[in-house]
Amino acid sequence: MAESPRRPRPEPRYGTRPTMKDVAARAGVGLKTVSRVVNGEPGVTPDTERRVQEAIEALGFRRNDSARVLRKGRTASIGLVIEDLADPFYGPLNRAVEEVARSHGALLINGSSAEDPEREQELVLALCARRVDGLIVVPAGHDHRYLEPEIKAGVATVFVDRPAGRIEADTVLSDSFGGSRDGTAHLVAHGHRRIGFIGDQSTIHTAAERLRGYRAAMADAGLVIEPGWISLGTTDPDRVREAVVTMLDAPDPVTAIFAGNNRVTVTAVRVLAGRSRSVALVGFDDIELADLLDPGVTVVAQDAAALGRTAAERLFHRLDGAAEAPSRVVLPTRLITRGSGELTPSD
Amino acid sequence: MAESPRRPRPEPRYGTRPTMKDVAARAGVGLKTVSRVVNGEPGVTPDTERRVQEAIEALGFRRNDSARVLRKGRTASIGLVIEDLADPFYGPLNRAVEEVARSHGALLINGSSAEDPEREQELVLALCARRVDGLIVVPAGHDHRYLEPEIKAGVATVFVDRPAGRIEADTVLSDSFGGSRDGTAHLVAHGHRRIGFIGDQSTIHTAAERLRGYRAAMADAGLVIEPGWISLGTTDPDRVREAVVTMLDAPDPVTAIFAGNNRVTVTAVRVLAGRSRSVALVGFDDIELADLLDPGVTVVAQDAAALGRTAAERLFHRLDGAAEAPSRVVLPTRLITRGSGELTPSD
DNA sequence: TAGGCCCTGGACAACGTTGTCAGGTGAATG
DNA sequence: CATTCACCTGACAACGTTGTCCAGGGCCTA
Repeated sequence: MAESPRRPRPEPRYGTRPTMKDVAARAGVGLKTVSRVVNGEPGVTPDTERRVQEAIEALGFRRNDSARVLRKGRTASIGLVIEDLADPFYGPLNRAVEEVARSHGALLINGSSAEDPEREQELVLALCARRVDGLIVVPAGHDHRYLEPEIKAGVATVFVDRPAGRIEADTVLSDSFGGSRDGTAHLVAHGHRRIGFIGDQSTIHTAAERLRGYRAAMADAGLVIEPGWISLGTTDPDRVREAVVTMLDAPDPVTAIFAGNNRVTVTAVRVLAGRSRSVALVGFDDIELADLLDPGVTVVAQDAAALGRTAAERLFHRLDGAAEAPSRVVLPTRLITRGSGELTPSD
Repeated sequence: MAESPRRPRPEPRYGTRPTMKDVAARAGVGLKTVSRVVNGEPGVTPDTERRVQEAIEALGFRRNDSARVLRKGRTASIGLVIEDLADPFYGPLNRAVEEVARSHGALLINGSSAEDPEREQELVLALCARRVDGLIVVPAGHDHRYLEPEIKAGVATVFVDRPAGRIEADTVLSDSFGGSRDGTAHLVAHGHRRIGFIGDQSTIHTAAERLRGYRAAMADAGLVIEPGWISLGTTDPDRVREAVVTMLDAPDPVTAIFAGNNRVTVTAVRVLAGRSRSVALVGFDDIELADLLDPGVTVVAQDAAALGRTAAERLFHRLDGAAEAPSRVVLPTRLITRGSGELTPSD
């Protein structure tokens, strides 16, 4: 074990980990033999293996995967960038991605973009610098050309929940347009003619699609959307509350509201609960306990776990070498009727 | 730029990334100069810097952090192991940890233990092999001696939500005992004498603590707990449903139920909603929309985000070199009264 | 004009691992 | 007894980066 003369390595210091070299020295074998034992490669006598195992045990050795990654090129990790880790909608998606990753022996690195395109890019590029094998992104921005060199370099990328901007890539979406159209049509079917739409910021693809679905359903029913019936903006409770109140206090108020996502629905339910006049409501995204409210909240449910699972499977399919053209999968939504959408107009 | 004669590097192949060497060659400068530019180190003429930047741009170079990590020793990443990424309780915790990590320039790698000690260990050790700088763990197991070599080697570790087993380590908890005692006392204060407790598996520390709190409150009130009033087990809805039904259909049924966590509360609410006789309920953990149910669900709320934030701050404090003895922080809980705990016994 | 200093740039080793390849030992065979 | 062969084992280079150290050139001063 000749050491560099300039920097002799004395006792293993606190905070310094033993390496294969240390294990090899202690076991009295070569470096490569340790590597073989650690990786379960064949060609090691049981006796040698035992000696190595003992040395590993005694030193508390654990392979340094950073070095391994450097050597092998693959990191066995994937990155997931979503909007907000704390949003209950993304929990199941996150978990589903993790399960698929786990079944492929990969770890999951994740972060929140907080709906900020710059933060999204920063995060994505940091993940690329870590050389994640693949990326699953819920995009916040609308221009993903910054990813082109990465994708060309071999970073598999799948967009989920919303499509990529100005770039071709695998995408997995829910049918926002169809779901929203069906949800709105449901209100129409129950006699509503004056229906409001409260959604997320119009720059967000799903928000725009849901608005489009609402418009389509209204048009199908031959209804003209009056000014003041559409409100888009952040899902901040104050903003949404004001939007609801404004619609209901108008001289000629709406009799039903379509809520563009789970955050909006929650606030809308809260505002409506404080009002005497009953207003019909259908929300996009299912929410917990929706069935126990009075009336139960009718929703257009999407399957967040299926979104995550499908995206992750697509990703690993790519990592296994699939070289087909980018695909776009659209998962269906499901209307769950619970009462709030079945109220008939009272005026 | 003498290349190894055996492996000449032709055109950069698809799937192969340019390195600093490539950038240096293209810019006509030395390797270290590229490194200096990439890391914003001083000592580079503006003109040289410009040439290097152009080469970086042209080649689509991105620093390989794996190599950097290997050289520097620190990975600027931390690991978070929780029970279930999809559980709404852990969403805010996860997000809070992420925010703190982000403010320290670190990435977050995370995974679910699924309440399986073996899976927890597997995950934790995989993170150690990645050489995460630190770990935040919601433990599933009760023996963490396997972490000793890692901690000795310098992996900062903080346990959150539940304490570590057979090992000294920083810990951040909610006051499960106190919260549960207060919640139960609240039911007693409203006239209840026959109070059931439905909780998670008794091997889980928080579950045991909450049970202890319930027992303490009952004892304080001079009440004897009768057989059948305590039910512990998984939070599987079927299991919980049966537990509730059994308690309520007993010859001498309970008049109030204390639910040990959010999963239990949700199921309990659902069962109670289908019954005519009113039963009081207090749940541990706040749940969304609890205020809108009829009656509103009284809960003992813990601050999941504060748990995560406190743990992460503790972790980075350690990483900054703090060498104090392991600390234990217990965060208070808060009783939020909404009606369901204020029902008085009907019999 | 000579001496010395500062500033820029580059050669080189090292981080810990794995792939390649060659050497060495023992048993089986002619 | 010599030879072949299979099987272990280890030396060495390479992965891409950063820290150390030295060389050379320009500029200021005496």
